[in-house]
Amino acid sequence: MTAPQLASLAGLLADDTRAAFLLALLDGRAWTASELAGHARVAPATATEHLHKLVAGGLLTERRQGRHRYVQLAGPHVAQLIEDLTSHVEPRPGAPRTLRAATASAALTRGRTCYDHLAGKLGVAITDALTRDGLLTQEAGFALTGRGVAWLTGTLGADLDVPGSRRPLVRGCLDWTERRQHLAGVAGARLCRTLLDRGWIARIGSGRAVRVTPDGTRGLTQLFGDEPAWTAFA
Amino acid sequence: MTAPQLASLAGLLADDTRAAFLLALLDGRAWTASELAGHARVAPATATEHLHKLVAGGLLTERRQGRHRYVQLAGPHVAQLIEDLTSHVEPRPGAPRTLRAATASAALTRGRTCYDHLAGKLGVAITDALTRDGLLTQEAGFALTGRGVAWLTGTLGADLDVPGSRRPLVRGCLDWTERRQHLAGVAGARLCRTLLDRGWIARIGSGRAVRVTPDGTRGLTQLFGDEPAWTAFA
DNA sequence: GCGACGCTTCGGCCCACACCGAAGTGTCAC
DNA sequence: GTGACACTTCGGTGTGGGCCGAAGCGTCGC
Repeated sequence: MTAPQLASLAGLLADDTRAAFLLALLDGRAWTASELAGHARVAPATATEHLHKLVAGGLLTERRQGRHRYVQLAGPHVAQLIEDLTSHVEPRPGAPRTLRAATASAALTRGRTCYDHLAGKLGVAITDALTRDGLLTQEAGFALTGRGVAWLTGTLGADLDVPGSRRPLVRGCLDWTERRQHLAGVAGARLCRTLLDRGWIARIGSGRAVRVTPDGTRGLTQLFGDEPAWTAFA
Repeated sequence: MTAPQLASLAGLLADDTRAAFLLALLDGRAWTASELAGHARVAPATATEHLHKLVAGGLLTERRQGRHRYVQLAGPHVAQLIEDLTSHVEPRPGAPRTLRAATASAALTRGRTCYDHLAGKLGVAITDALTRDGLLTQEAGFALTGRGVAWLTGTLGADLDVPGSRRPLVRGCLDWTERRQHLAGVAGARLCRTLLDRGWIARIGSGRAVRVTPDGTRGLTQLFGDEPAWTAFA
């Protein structure tokens, strides 16, 4: 590990436009170059340059498809890298200025995806419920209990077996709105995927925010009992 | 979390000189401004500028003492931030060029401190021994077992109780030479401190490298049995 | 074929910032 | 006091890189 290596990696993140790209891509989906350019309000030529750097730096992967260039985060490790950094940012400074921004901000606070798992009040509440019910322990690090493994594979029908993966089964992820740990890692991803597949949660618009559906309110209440995170806005 | 916030945090690390400062400070000690300037081969004036930025950015704390300015990492969270980033760097490119560099590099590979805990072959070997003996489990995340907690507080006499600390008790830290997880967090720091206090390990010169002392070889062998990491160079 | 569209390349502008030398401030030793 | 030393401030230089507009290239739809 040398200083120039560290500096050049950090340099990839040390630009407002590239940072905006990466935060947008945290939703785990593939974006086109022009979507990102529009999102960050820069010219297409500028977006091209940044995408080249991010791909060359190994943070993004690209897929050419017709006249589109789709990019997405190169993997969970990149998402974790960005999360790591964001969790070191000071508590947020000011309140949203417009009603539209306030609504969007509130939706993100209630529930959202964090690359491939759940975050926000929803993510934290589910993590708390899992812990309370003895499926997850946080006593000494984050770990699934035996019952927790059985519950995820049985009751929820999630497949936790990812042969050859170096990704940890569970991992805590610090939430930047709640300032609390919530479930990430393979188990967090599978849980999120299962809830989406079952229609218990749904994406709001095209961003990272998610809402709990009526089905989800019923299902989560049956599993974990009443919790404001999934009953308040039913 | 906004893009400019992320970018400005990353910007603090995105400079060769500042990165060299931070990597040097990873040994957990306080350095003077001129020591860092010499280490990174820049003029004192340049070092002053960089230190201002790092302190203002909350990554370093400073202590004025006489005509010296001592700086050190602002806490374990900063060390973790740097570790997180370094673990995303590609496997190293080239071999050391000089005998002196090769010797220093080999010493670092054998054993070193990583801010406040042990890394290198030594750190990984101790983590493996703890796991093998059922004191630490890595089955679903890193966690101490009940026996592990008792062992650390009893046999080793380490104090694990840090009231009010938000720092996790145990945490895995990815090693950049071994590419393996090893024990970090409060428990890792206490273990390292205990071994240093007992004289089982000693720092080599003024850097991060540590060696196992003859006492350490005896003690570690008695605790964990024969392992090359503490018997090979006895 | 044609135009519309997504992306890329090129050239040039401009600003941020890393760097240093020189001069200034404060501290220590004598 | 005096000089040595650690650090800071200031002014100036140079360059890396972010940005854009214009032009070029490939793909799509008709």
